[in-house]
Amino acid sequence: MSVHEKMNFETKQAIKKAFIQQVEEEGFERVTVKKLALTAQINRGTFYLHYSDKYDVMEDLQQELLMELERYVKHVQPVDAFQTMKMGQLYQPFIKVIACIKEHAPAFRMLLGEQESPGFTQKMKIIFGNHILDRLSVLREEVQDPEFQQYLQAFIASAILGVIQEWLDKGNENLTVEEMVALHFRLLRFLGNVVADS
Amino acid sequence: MSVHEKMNFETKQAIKKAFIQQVEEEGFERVTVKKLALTAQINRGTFYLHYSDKYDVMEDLQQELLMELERYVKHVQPVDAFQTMKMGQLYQPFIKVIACIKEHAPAFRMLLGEQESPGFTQKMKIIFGNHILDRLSVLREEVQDPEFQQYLQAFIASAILGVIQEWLDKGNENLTVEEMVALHFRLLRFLGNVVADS
DNA sequence: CCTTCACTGAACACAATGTTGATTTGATAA
DNA sequence: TTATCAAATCAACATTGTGTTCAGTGAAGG
Repeated sequence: MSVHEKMNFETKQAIKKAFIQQVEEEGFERVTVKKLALTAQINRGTFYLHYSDKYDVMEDLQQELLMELERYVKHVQPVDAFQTMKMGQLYQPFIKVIACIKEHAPAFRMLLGEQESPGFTQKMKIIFGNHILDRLSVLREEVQDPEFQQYLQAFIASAILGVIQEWLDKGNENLTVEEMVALHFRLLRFLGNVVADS
Repeated sequence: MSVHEKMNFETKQAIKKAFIQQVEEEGFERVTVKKLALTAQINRGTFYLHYSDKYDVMEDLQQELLMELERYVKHVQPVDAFQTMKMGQLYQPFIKVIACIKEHAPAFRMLLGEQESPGFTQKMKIIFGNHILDRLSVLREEVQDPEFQQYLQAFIASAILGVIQEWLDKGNENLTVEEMVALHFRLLRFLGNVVADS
């Protein structure tokens, strides 16, 4: 029984791998089930035993990544992060978030990069926004305004994601995971200084 | 020299309108030339007298919007903006940028929203990044580092765009153009304070 | 009145889709 | 060993969208 499940699993993995490859090469739009079956070296009919269509593959991949990412984002506490960074140290929970993205760099690059998948960026923003900013709201009364909080979440989450996208687009070998974490705080500090001075 | 040099302007407009509508409803992927011709109330063959395929329509729309947007973004000078806002006034050039987006809200919502067009977000970030941050680099030596500047551009441009996306997603009737401009500076100030205090 | 030209309508070959039914493969368990 | 059964194969099918072609229509204006 377990072997049957494993064969099943490997075929699905082959389809996903072929999918990532094809989206990177030609964009989601130009992916066809026919080509997927060809590169995954399976029969076209077999594809339909695993997925209903290419959207189904996309959703499967997104779920997989978002669930794992959320596991790490959960442990980020902005207040602790600021304090840790002020002492010149790297904040471990955030390191794990960036490391998770680096580990799955090809998939994240596909979903966030030039051939981005509609909606995935939004989903990532929501994860970042919900977890990181729920805790920041304790800090200041201004965030109690739900509308302001909503825009603040969009603001911060987009900024962080923008830096990650830039990192992935550049091939993500330019900066190590630790340098990326340091960069985020350097950017925040820089912005804080500019605002304070002007 | 094509037989059909002068073509009806209104037909192209009808195609674009149908295109925006269909992307909003079903996403770019599910747009078909057949359905476009149907909703634009033209013959399917007529479509091909104007555009080569649906990608062609998309590019036309993007060009149109990006060119107009850039006209306004050009005049934004961050140093002036900060000073104007410190005096409790609204910075006019930025108002014009937001007003431009509001004017073409359906199109921008289509290209930036849930069914976002791959690549359009990046193009907007580049416009924001190039124009707004070229001038900020005079302010501080830290920005002289080209790598830091690149990430700073991604950081700020993504943040601004994130707020605009949120605004559009909510139906963009919640806040007026002026309130949006004020919100951006409120967000910046808030972030500056949090960073300074921690 | 007749030309021009954007658009129509119908037909074409082609490609991908999603489904079906009959068949092969290979690991497991009696 | 052999029967079993899930997984994958193969071929065929109707359907839908594509991009192109070409003869024809009707309104504007020279």
